[in-house]
This record gives sequence, structure tokens and C-alpha cells, in this order.
Amino acid sequence: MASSTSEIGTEAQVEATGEQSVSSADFVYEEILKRIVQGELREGSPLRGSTIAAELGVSRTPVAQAIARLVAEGVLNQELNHRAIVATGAERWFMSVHEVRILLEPAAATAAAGKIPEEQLEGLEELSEAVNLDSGNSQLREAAFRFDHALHNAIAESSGNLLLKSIIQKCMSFKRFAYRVPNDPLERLTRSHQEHLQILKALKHGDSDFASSAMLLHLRSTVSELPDHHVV
Amino acid sequence: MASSTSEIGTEAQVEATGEQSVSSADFVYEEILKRIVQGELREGSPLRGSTIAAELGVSRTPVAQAIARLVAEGVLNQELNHRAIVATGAERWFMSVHEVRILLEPAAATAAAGKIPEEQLEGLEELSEAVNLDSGNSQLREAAFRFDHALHNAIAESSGNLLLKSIIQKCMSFKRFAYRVPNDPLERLTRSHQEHLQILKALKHGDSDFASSAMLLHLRSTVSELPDHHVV
DNA sequence: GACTCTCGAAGTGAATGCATTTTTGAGGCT
DNA sequence: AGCCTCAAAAATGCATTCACTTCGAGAGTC
Repeated sequence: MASSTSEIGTEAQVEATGEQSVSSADFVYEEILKRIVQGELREGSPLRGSTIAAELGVSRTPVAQAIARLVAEGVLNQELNHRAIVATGAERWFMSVHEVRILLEPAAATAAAGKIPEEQLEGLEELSEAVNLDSGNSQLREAAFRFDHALHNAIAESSGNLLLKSIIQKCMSFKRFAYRVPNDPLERLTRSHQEHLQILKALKHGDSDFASSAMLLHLRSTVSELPDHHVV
Repeated sequence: MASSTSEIGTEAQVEATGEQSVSSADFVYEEILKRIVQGELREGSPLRGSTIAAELGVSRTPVAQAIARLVAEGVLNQELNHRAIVATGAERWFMSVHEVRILLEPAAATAAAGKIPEEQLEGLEELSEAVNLDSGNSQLREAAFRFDHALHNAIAESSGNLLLKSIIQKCMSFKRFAYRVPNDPLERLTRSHQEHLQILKALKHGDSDFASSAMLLHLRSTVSELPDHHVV
């Protein structure tokens, strides 16, 4: 289909097909963001929609949708009828995300404390127990990742603020990019898990202040340990 | 072009053409959001992309883009191959926006203090002076609106955080919906302007704490005065 | 009578085509 | 040599079309 580099396209598309129930637009969205974060696309770089469509092996329609979303999020800039360019500072995207989380998630925890439905709390505790049993390394990390996501997303959902919820959940979705750090010390994961348990306890007891403080501590300790700008 | 209600479509499209240099997707985006905020579309209401396209007199392509953006923002929910539905709590969108602003903008002001370029500061002061001369009522409100937008957007830009910037600027773009309140007391506008001046002074002097406090006061006083959920 | 199954209608996601705009590179001019 | 002009090439935005999925009503069955 594509003229020049159709092999790359097919390859990428296969990778996308691996993840079921995801639209082409979602795939393109993540692919572009990945390239920006990995430094392949520097700030100011122009994005030619048709070229990307050819490289990724999809048509221009989903590419246009993905670009529109990235423009709405500020990762790309685009004027009408002009091509999109990477916004300045886009490669520090992860750091931006984490800083915003520090501002939002303690407040979200405050609002969510005591408001998370009982059954959801039980589900979270199940997930937390799945982390305790130290099976294989990768399996442990997988369980921790799931619990992490579920906890933060549950707080976002029960915050009662739609915008807050969507921002936090978007932030969490970015963690997938950064979660391929298998050589990340196990001690850090353990401590992070302990912090998550503290937060969960506070949420269950409806202790807003405790939940907020625990969340702040959690996010601050995460950022203080990681090197430079690989924050999320 | 459209089959059933093409008159409505043409009417709306004319209204859109009035605003130059805006894509059809942007027009559809704002139209859908307006309908949600005005209660025309209640939470849980399904949105048929093809119907909206017909009503607004555009094709499904820009509608799909607009819906994709609204889904990304959490205003709509949509599963793959299912029609989008209005998220629960979407009619309280404005309140959500203001609450998030209270969480983010003081921090943005802290970061931006002393970092706004000189020429931009001068531009802001010009805009602020344009408010002082009390010409016609509507003209005064227009000037205040411009200064308001410019100030908050400048802070967002100079915050050095890409996500923060895009969220704040998006929040500000929503104010357009709420700014058709001509019977809003003049005293409120004056006080708001004074607060803006305080913020500007702090930014110019590079006083982070002052800027943050002034911003917090500004946002808090705005929310305390307005009735129920018409916050932004 | 209630439930299930099937088939048509409608809707979504993606591809392609078309008109307009921008980009860009060559040529002429100062 | 540098700058401006301009036309060809390419990219964008939108419309249209195609393939597939989902929704819904009616027939058939228990």
C-alpha cells in the first residue's frame, strides 16, 4: 500500500493488531507520542500526516484524528491548513505529567476518601494481595502495575470531578510508556507498594487528610528517586 | 447534502463561518460541548455521529474528530464500535473546570513568576490599561475579557510545564461559554480586575509566593460569588 | 405467553477522492 | 550575490465510500 517504507508500516501494524479492541487512531496516537518521548521527533519537528500514515500502514484518517488529539493536549501545535509541529518542551512530557499529578492527585484523594464503592475497594484489596505473593519478578511487577493503575484510577473516578478524573486517568495511561524499566530496583517497588497500601487504608476509612498526605508523599518520593527527567 | 433537517444544518454552519479560521472539527467540538453544558444533552444521552453531522451540515469526518477529542477529555464515553454517550456529571463541567483551575493555576503562577518575557508583560499592561478607561459597558467587558484571557494564558505559557499549559489554556477556552453574562454586576468585574492587577504585579516582580497567593484568592473569590454551578 | 434466533437497518471505523491551501524550488530581477 | 515572484508539487481539510459491527424488530420455537 505505502510506496516507500511499507515494511516498517506492516510491522508496526502487526504490533498494533496484537492489542485487541483498540482503534487505529489510538495506535497512531501512542506511536507518535512514543516517538516524541524517545527523542525521535524533536521539538519543532514537522509531522507530515501522509508520511506517518504510510509509515504506520494506516490511512490518513486515523492519523488526522490522533494529531487532532495531540494538538488538543498541547503536545503538538498546528494552525489551520499548516502541518503540525512538535511543541517546545514535548520531550519533557513525562516530567510535566508527574508535576501535574502532584498538584491534582492529593486533592483527588481528599475528595475520593470514603466515596469509593465497597465492591471497588474489595477489588483493590484483591489486587493489592496479588502483589504480596512474591512469585516471579515479572509477574510481581505486573501485579504491582495493575494495582497501581487501579488505585489511582479509582481515586480519579470517585473524585466527583469529571475534568480531574480525565486528566488523572490520562496521566496514568502514560505510565505504560515508562513501565518498561525491568532493572528498576525491587526495593523501590516494595516501598511504592507500601505507600499504595497506606493510601488505600486512608480511602477506606474515609480519612481525607490522611489520604491526601499519603498521596503527596507517594508522588514526591517517586520523583525524588528517579534520575533526571524520567519521572513517570 | 443532508437529507432530513438540512435547514438547521445550514443555519448552524453559517454561524460557524462567521468565526474565521476555525476548522469544522473545532466548530463541531464547541457545538457539542455547548449542548451538553446547556442541558440539551443529558448524561447518558447517546450521540449519533451521523445525525450530528447532518444537523450541523458537515460530514462525519469532523464530527468523528470532535467526538474523539471529547472522549479523550472525558466529557463523552465511547467504546469501540459503540456510539458515544454523555458522561455522568458532564453538565457540571464548568464547576469541574474551575476546581481544577484552583488546583493548578496557583502553582502555574509560582512557576511563571519572573519568567514572563518583558515584551509580553508590556502587552499585558497595555491590555490592563484598556480596561481602566470606562467606555461603553460592553466595550469594558470585552477589554476585561481580553486581559483576563491574556493574563492566564501567559502564566500557563511561562509555567514551563507543557501539560499544565495545555490544561489551563483549555480551561480558559471554556470561559467563552460562560462569558455571556451581561447582567453580571459591574462591581464584580472591577474587583476581578484589581485581582488581576495584583497577580500581574507579582509576576513582574518575580515574587512567586505573592503570585500564587493572589491567584488563589482570585479564583476562590470568583467561585464564592457566583450562584450554584455556573462557576467559570 | 415468553424466550431465542435470525435477518434487515443503521451506525461506526477506516480508506479513498477531491478541492483548497501551503510549501518549495527554480527563474528573473535589482 | 541576494531578494522577490511565481508556478509546480505536496499536504491539509473535508466529503464520500466501503467493510464490518452493533442494534432492533419480527418470526419461529419451547
